[in-house]
Amino acid sequence: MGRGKIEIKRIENQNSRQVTYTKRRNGLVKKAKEISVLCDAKVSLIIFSSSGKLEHYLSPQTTMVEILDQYHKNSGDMLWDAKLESLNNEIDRMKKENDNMNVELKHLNGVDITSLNHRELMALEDALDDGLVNIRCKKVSLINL
Amino acid sequence: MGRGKIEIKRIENQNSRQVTYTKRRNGLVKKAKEISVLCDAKVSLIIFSSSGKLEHYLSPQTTMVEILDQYHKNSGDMLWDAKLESLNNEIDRMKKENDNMNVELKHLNGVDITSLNHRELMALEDALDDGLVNIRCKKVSLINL
DNA sequence: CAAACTATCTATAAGCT
DNA sequence: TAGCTTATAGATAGTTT
Repeated sequence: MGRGKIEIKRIENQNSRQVTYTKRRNGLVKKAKEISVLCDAKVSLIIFSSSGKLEHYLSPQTTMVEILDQYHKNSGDMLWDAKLESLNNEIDRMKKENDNMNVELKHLNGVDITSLNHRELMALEDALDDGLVNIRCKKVSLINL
Repeated sequence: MGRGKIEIKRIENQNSRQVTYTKRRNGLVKKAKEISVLCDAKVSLIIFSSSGKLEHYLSPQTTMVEILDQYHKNSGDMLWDAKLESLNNEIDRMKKENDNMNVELKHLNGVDITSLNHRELMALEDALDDGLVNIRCKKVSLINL
């Protein structure tokens, strides 16, 4: 709609894409408002530009939670389950990371080192030595201030 | 757009409202597709007619969960129920714990200790010394086996 | 009644400032 | 670069079949 017809495919020119985005985003939100008023429809419209900026419209007569509830019921999509699963995965991942660091910390403090072999003990000793050297350097430089 | 201009207010005639709904809903979805393709935007559009029928469109390059995640981050709205909230809290808590351990590990290795004061350095030195003593005991006992 | 039609209104592509 | 302009494409209100 305009001075020329355009093909519906990604606009390569970054600037035109941005300009077109702004215009069409405004148009889309306007239309969403109109159908919501004219036809007494509940509309949720969420748009992220390619640069990640958010724009959204929600019919006044509803809430996001209600829309999602209805959407969930109607579509059969497992939105919440998927979300739960991804959160649980993240927690598991962090727990592992956490545990590993905990073990490392204990070892550095000389705790729970029964299971370590000679080679591992040597590595630990070196690490502690290095740490001590660094700390003592720092202490000396502080004292000399 | 049509044979006459119309005011943007609820269409009282049930039948015209339904007809207009169908036409405009199709138009809206088409526009959503177009901006998604033309401008590389992520769009989620959910529409419920006044009779409760669902229509929705989602950009191919994304998922509902991703859209909601981003929406949640950007809007600050509380979309999620208590369970999700508590999971998010747990993740935050673990992140902090993680960060703290990370800092501690670095300090024990003598890294990033610039900000520490004398007292803290002393404590660190003692910890390292203790660690070393433990390690060396262990080493000796291993050798004597 | 829904699907097609078409006159008219609206959105917007390209240009301009 | 962000607004304004304008010619034209597109959407659609009312009509017809």
